[in-house]
Amino acid sequence: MTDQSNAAGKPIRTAITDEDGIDFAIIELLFFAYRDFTSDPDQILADYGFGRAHHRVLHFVNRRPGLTVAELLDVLKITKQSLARVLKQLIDTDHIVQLQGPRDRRQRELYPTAKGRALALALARPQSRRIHAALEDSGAADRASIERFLEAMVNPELRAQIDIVPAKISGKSHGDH
Amino acid sequence: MTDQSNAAGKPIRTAITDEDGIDFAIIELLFFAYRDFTSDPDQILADYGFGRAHHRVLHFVNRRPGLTVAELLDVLKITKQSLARVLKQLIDTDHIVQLQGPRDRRQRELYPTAKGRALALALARPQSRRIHAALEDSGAADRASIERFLEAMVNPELRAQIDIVPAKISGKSHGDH
DNA sequence: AAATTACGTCAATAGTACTGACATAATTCC
DNA sequence: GGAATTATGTCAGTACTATTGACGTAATTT
Repeated sequence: MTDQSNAAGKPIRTAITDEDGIDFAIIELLFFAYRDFTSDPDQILADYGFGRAHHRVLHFVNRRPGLTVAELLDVLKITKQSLARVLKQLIDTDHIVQLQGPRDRRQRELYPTAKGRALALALARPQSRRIHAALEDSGAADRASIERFLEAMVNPELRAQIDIVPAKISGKSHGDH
Repeated sequence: MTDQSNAAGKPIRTAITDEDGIDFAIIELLFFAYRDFTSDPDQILADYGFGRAHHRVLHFVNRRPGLTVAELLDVLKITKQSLARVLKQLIDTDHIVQLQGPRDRRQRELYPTAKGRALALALARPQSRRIHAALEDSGAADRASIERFLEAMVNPELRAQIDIVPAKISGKSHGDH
C-alpha cells in the first residue's frame, strides 16, 4: 500500500518552479505571512474562548460602528447562520451592543462597547507591531506601494468595501449605482 | 433584548482609527487581499470535493517533492490527524504517491503525480494572475520590496521554511545548529 | 532484545462554515 | 387597511478542518 506499482501514476521528482510563469514565490510568501499574521491574535482569542470569526466581527464593528447585520454579512462574505452564533457570543459577553435602527426599526445597528473596543485594540496591537517591523526590515518608505499592492489584490468590485473606512473618505466618490 | 438598558455597556459611536499608532489600514487590507486571493482556488477545489487543506498539501508536495509526512506537518503547522484524511484523499484520487524513504524505510516520501502536478498548476494559475495584475497596478518595479515585506512578516524562526524552496538556494546557508 | 522513531488509524470533540426552512416585526406598496 | 417585501433571528441538519489522546506496526537505533 505504501509503494505504488504503476497503476497509480508515476512520482514526479522535480520541484515545481516558476514554469508557465506561475509566481510560486509570492504565493507561498502570502501563505506564510498570513499564517503568522493571524497567529498573534489567535493566541489572545483563545483566552476568551473566541476564534478568528469573533475577531473579524469585532474588527469591523469597531471600524464601522453602527453597521447593520446585513452590511456585516456582506463584508465578511459569510451567511447569516454563521454569523449568528459568533455575534450572539460577542453580545452576551458585552463586547458588542445592538441598537434599533433610527429610520428602520427592523435593522440592528452594531456598536462596540468600551470592552469590545479594548479587545479589538488588544488584538490589533501585535499585528500592527508585526507590520511596522516588516515595513522597517523591508526598507522603509515602501509603505504606500505595499498598500497599493494589497489593494490591487482585492477584487475590483469589492474594493468599495475598503473605501468605506473612516480614514479614507477623501474625494473618491466612485460610482453610485 | 435588542436595545440595551445600560447594564451592558454603552455603545461607542466613533470609528476606531489609527489611534495608538495601530495600523488598521494594512491590517484590513491584508484581510481583504487574502480573502480574495484564496477565493480563486477555492472555486476550483469545490469541483473536486476538496478544500483549502488539500490545496496546501498539494502545493507543498509539488514545491518540495520527496518531503516526508513529518516535514509536511511542520510546514503546515497542523496535526497528524488533520493531515491524515486530506492526504489519504489525495493519494486515493491519484494526485500524490508515497514512496518508501531510501535511507529510512519507515519514512514516506511524498511525490506529486502528473495529475497532482496539473491540479497544483491549475490552482496556482489564477492566484499568479492576480499577483501579476496587482504588481502592475501598484506601479511596476516594486516586486522585490513586496517580497521583502512579506518575508519580514513571517516569524524569524520560521523563515528557514521559505528558504528551502528550489529557486532560492543561493549562497545563503544560514545556520546548521 | 529493548527503546525509539515514523507513520497510520481509531474515537471523540470543537469551531466554522454551509443550505434550507420558518417565524417575527417593521416597512412599503397598492 | 391588507399584502408583499425586508431585516433579522432561529432551528435542523450537514460538512470540513482542526483538535487531543490512545494504540498498533514496522523499521531503526542503542
